[in-house]
Amino acid sequence: MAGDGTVYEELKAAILRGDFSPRQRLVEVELSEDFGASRFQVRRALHTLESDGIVEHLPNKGARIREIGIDEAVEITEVRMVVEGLVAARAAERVSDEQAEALLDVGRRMRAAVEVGDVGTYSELNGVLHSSLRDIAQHHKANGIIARLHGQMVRHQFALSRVPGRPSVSVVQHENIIAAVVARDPMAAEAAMRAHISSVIEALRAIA
Amino acid sequence: MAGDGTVYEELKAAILRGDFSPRQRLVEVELSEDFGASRFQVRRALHTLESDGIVEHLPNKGARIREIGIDEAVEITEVRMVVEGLVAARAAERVSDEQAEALLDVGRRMRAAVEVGDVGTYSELNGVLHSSLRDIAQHHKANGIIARLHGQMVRHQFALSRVPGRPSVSVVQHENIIAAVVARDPMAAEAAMRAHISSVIEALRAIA
DNA sequence: GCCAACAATATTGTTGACAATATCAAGGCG
DNA sequence: CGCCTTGATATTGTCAACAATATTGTTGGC
Repeated sequence: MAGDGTVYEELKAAILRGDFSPRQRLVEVELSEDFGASRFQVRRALHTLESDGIVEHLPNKGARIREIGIDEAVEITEVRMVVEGLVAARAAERVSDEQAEALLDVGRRMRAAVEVGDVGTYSELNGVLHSSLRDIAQHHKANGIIARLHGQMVRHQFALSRVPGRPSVSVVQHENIIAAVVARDPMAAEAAMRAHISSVIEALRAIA
Repeated sequence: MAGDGTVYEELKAAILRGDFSPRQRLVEVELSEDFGASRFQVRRALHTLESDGIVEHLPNKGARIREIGIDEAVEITEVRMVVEGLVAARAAERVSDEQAEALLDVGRRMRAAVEVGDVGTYSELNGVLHSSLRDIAQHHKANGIIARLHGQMVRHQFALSRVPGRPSVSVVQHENIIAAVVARDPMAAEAAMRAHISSVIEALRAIA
């Protein structure tokens, strides 16, 4: 029914929402029925998801959800570390006064959430902070790569958010990032971002 | 006729070779005749090339070679800078004695090529050096991203190699990278790589 | 009861035809 | 003369049917 390219969006959203489990087969006709789309459109969506690194395609055996192990998750996060470092540095160069104030506000709300123990809000603010930095940096290429990598990390991202005690550690790192960006200090901003994501990598390894 | 996925390889090679000019339309039937493939296969290849960032696809208007301006080329190279920095650091951690010797040999041949003024050989050795580092680092995710970015840069890469006087500058930078990797110093290797690619960015800006 | 050969089914891969859309050319009107 | 309308052509978008391949189930032999 839907002639748009929405099949891709919907299917991707469903996968990111966790509707499918790793290595689960994605049968074309099933999906086309579920989404009310033609097999043709499902096929194209699967192909795009494959180059997003979310789905893998085995010849003559169809598509399945790619399983991303700890090793690969670490690699992804390592790349994310340096690219988000670039974004942070660039944000420090370009941030406006209003944007700086907004960042400080996010920082304050993060600390408040941690003190109350509101993990959900903290996790949400975490996403807001990182995406705000991307908005400020306006580095199209970096943003695209980060988005792609993020899509591959959803499952581990979820696991990470459940590690107890992490918020109280990372809130300080986030404050350091914000302080450096607000101070218009690119080098410090990059260093702070890398320190932060570096600790995420350690937490990832600790899960395994 | 070719039932393989070789259409993608061939078409990509043709584009990278420079057989098409930026913004040139890629008509499906033309390509299918040229490559002796079906329109179906061409279509899939175009879709993949689109997610490679080499081709852009306008709805109902088909595919064309993406034109990458200086601004975007700079962005690409900025990302490449940090990701190759990561690769260099990792290479310094993992390099074996034989690999170290091979790197030193590449360095010597680079200097020799520069002194003789053999630009072609120098450019080739440049590629060998960077790809050797990727082989040593074994960072699958970083390597993939670098390859993707490289594909988008071919045209500018060519322009860069023609800038007179660049080899004599960059050969020193390359020697610094090699020295740091051979010394097993990750931080120095990353710094050297970033310094090198940073100067590439300056050269890029200078072209415009 | 277990294994191999083979048939039945399910699923992906491909094709050619057709529909939808855009591009271009020519003619008519102001 | 310029410009809009209209028709002709080129090109992409979609589909449904078919071919190729993999998976599953079944039968027969031992």
